Amino acid sequence: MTVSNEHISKILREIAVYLEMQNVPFKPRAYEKAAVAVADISDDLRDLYEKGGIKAIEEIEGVGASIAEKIEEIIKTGHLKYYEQMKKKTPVDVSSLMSVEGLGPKKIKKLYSDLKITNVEELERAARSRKIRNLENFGEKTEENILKSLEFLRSSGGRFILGYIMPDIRKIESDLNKLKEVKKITVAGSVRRRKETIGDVDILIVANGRSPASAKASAGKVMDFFVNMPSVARIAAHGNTKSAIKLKNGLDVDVRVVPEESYGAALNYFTGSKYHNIALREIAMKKGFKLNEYGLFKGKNQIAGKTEEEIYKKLGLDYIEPEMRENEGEIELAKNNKLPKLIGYNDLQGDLQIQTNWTDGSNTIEEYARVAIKKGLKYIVITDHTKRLAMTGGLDEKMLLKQIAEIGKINDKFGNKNFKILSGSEVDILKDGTLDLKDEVLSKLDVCGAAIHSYFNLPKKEQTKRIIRAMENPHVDIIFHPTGRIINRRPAYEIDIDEIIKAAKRTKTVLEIDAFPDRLDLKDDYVRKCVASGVKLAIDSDAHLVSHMDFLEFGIAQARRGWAAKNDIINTRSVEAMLKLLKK
DNA sequence: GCCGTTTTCGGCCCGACTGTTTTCAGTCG
Repeated sequence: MTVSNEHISKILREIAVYLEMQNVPFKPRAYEKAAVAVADISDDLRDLYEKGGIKAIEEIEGVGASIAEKIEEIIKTGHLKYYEQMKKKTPVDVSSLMSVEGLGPKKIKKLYSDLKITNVEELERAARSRKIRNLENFGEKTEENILKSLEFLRSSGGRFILGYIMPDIRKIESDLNKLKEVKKITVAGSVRRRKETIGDVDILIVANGRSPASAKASAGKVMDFFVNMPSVARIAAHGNTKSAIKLKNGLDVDVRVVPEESYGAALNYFTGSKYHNIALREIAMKKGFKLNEYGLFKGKNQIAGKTEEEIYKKLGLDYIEPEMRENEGEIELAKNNKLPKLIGYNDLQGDLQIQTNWTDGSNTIEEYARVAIKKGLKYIVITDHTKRLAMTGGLDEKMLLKQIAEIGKINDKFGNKNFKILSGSEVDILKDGTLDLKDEVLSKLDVCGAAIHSYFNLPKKEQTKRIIRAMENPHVDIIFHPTGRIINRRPAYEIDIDEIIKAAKRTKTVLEIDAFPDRLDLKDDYVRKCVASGVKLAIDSDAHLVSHMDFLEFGIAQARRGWAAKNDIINTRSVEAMLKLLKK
């Protein structure tokens, strides 16, 4: 059986819930924190343990001697006695019950002790036969909410891919922004941090009004509009400062109306992450301040809160971009004026991966070029699939040469000095790491990308060697979607990312951040590793339709969450400067 | 159980809302 970081994290999280059930103080937070830390690190705990023993485990922030020992036990034996005893005493499916909205440790405990409910199926049966409403502190409404929440869990599976749901979010934001009662509005939460997937949306609003009373009336009107939008399926809360709804597509959206003098504090608070916030509050406390969503306070006096900038400043920190707020070292950097200057959302000059109707894309080379020009890009690279991908109509040597000639003609036809179409390829990496097109043809390309589309299940060593061999080919400039994962559908293939990065550095191969919303490959912590080792990256749309070029935004977000600066990304440069960075 | 510019003991983020109550526990973020 495999012991993954996720598996260990899940056990720690369940222990936290069990301890909470028993009303144990403080320990639940410690386990919860450790669970998050374990899930966040990119190195495999088994490798970490193999190399550095229990000491290496203990070095993880939030993991001390006691939890490290427990992790050791899990790695060595696949079991944890401490956890199994808890499980024996209260044999409930903690993780799935906790995912039911409205249920927490205390209610789960009550459901088990009074009704012997151990899983969601039994929960549903009990709710349907109206047994839950009679429990102390439960009621009719709670029972109804449990059934609704169960239904949602069945239909959606939980999290939404940001790039796909973003248009819906922006629509709500703009509809609200049109109200005359709305003075300021920002979408906060994980959307503002540009996480890959989001669980819900937090919208923050300042209401118009000269007096507190008229502002309150405005707030009421905003809330009334919000809960009555046609896309609303269910109203979960409807107050004057906070309302919450579920949309018909299953997305939860919260709106909070805050006073203007607290806007920055609220924005900071509701942007999170939770652990970034806790760290900020601890800094505030140490300075003798108090930080909450209304401001930074010294005694009863608000000393900051209207803007986020002034809060960070008063805490002795440089301003931290939302995409970095995960409490993964950014606060330390902010303290020492060492934050990186992240790549900006308008910094890309080109798009280096585009599939056209020569293979599995839907638009012509010329159509892509026109849209790219409209978007303000200076160049695109046409990278159709190659012959081994027969299902896409992959190009063979002859066709690729033909396409190169065609691109030349279109460039001539355009005669645009400020825009260039470059020839490229998404050449297929075969099982042994060789490529499916001959070198003499690849040498004629402006930009050569290579990617894996087969044998996803090779052993880690072999898969790593395969990619490294492809990088060693003198014509391969970029590895496209280097880990192959598809969010919510397929895990990454097993590779040794540190070895890949080392080889990329040695061979001067660029690694891609594929911006397609369910790929975002490389993921953020791998981006960070590349940045730290000086490996260059490219942000590409992987477009199969002209509209897919809009996804570049999410690739930039991914780069920012990986702490990448403009300089780390090759296609922030002019076409000449970009080409100069490639191998030839 | 973790952690340290209040350090090896004694602290640990904080407020809104719901649904149950009739003053508050539990959940959420």
